[in-house]
Amino acid sequence: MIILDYKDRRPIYEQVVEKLQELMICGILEENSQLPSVRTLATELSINPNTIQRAYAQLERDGYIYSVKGKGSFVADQAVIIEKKVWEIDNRFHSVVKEACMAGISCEELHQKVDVYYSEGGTGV
Amino acid sequence: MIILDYKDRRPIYEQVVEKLQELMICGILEENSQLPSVRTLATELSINPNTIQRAYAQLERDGYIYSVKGKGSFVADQAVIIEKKVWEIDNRFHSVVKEACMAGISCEELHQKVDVYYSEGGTGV
Amino acid sequence: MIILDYKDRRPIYEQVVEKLQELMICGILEENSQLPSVRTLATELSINPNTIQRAYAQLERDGYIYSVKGKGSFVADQAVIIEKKVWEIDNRFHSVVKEACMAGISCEELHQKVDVYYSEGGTGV
Amino acid sequence: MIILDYKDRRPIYEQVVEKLQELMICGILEENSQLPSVRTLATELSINPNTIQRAYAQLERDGYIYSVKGKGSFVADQAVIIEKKVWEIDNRFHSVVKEACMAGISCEELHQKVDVYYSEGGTGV
DNA sequence: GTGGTCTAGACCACC
DNA sequence: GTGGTCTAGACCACG
Repeated sequence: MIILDYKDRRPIYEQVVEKLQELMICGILEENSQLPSVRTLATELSINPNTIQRAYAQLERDGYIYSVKGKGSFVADQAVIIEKKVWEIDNRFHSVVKEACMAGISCEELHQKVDVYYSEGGTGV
Repeated sequence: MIILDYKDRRPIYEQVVEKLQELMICGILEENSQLPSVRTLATELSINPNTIQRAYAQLERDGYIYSVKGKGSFVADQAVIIEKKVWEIDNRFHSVVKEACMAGISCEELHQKVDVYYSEGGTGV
Repeated sequence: MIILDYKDRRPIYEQVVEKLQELMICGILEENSQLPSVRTLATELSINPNTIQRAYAQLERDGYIYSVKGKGSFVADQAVIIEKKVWEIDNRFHSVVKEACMAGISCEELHQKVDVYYSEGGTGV
Repeated sequence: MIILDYKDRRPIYEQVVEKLQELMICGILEENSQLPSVRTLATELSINPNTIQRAYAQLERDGYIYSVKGKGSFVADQAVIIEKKVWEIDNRFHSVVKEACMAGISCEELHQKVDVYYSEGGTGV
């Protein structure tokens, strides 16, 4: 389900974090369901378990998952997940709109872009 | 004019690049005007000249400035600068709208955000 | 495999870039194969790691290689490499033919030169 | 007659050298005719006389002009000039054809390019 | 004086 | 171990 891009400049653990977040937001990973173990996912992606460990740690730190010692890692409540993601998106949206304003892009143009890009939906990459 | 954030995880030279781009887009640094010399800006920010040199190199590579050995570095034509920035903003806008869509944020909500954030203009950080 | 010419006025890092490009085009460095590490190549050529780092950075910027922190640097897809090189050669070819025309060299002469120089192939310098 | 491009990365004196070479090859500057004095050309182009001095020195070193103390600088015999230019072009042609061969460009393709680019003649930049 | 390159040595993030 | 960033100090080419 997760495909790593070694040509991507970003660190592997960050790619893993992002992919898992997407799966949680889309609902493919349901709330309170168990995530694959660190070692399982590591061998599945043929990468170092340390890398997965780090990804899980960051996800837990950010509230996307919770770990139970001796049992495993589980997806947090979707409400929490969505809330976090929305907050992060809102920040980026704020930032990019502000910069667009400074760069002289008109407000109407942005509204048009919203419609165009939104209609593309989640299609493609 | 430029304030560095050492807590920021991004490299110093990248922060310098970004700040200078902003100053050029806002028109504070006018086209074909001379930038501070590598050494001057380095001492002003209390960092190593090499770091500034790297920032200037990247800005030149990306077409924001042009450097002449023995003379100094100069701001490129603003048309070019704006064009590059608009392209970059459009990319980010596309990406964030797509993710907003996936996260279940409605199109109307985005339109509202555009109006709100746009009206804030270039004020503050 | 790489020999530096210190009498050459061009910077060291540029010579390294050019040599590596040649090795990639000739197929001696195969696509997706790992390049020598920054430190290894630096000690091998008895130059500073920073200089190699700079060469690698430029190669990555131009799409010839991709680097992964903690793993190493790798040769990009050969299709991409060839495409870039062909474009660069075409530019130089255009320029030199134009100048030859201005200098009074006849078109027939150029055709003869093409045959002669082409038949020499990739032999020696 | 000479227009300098400060956005060009090459040093000014090199641009001056190249422009003067062109004027001599095209015959606009006739053989044995006198070149403008260092100071005259410097003020005309509003640059430092040192820069012109350097350009003239290189042209003399390469045999394009000869200087007579107390009289000025003069254009060399056009036969000599053409010969030098042809030699330089031949070198570049050799180099680019060799690289084209290594990059897998076919001999026929090069012949086609010769015809196309040659027919463009000295038009445009 | 300017930008550009190189060296030497250090530290960080990542795997 | 890897690539990437930063510092300190030197030298060169250019104007």
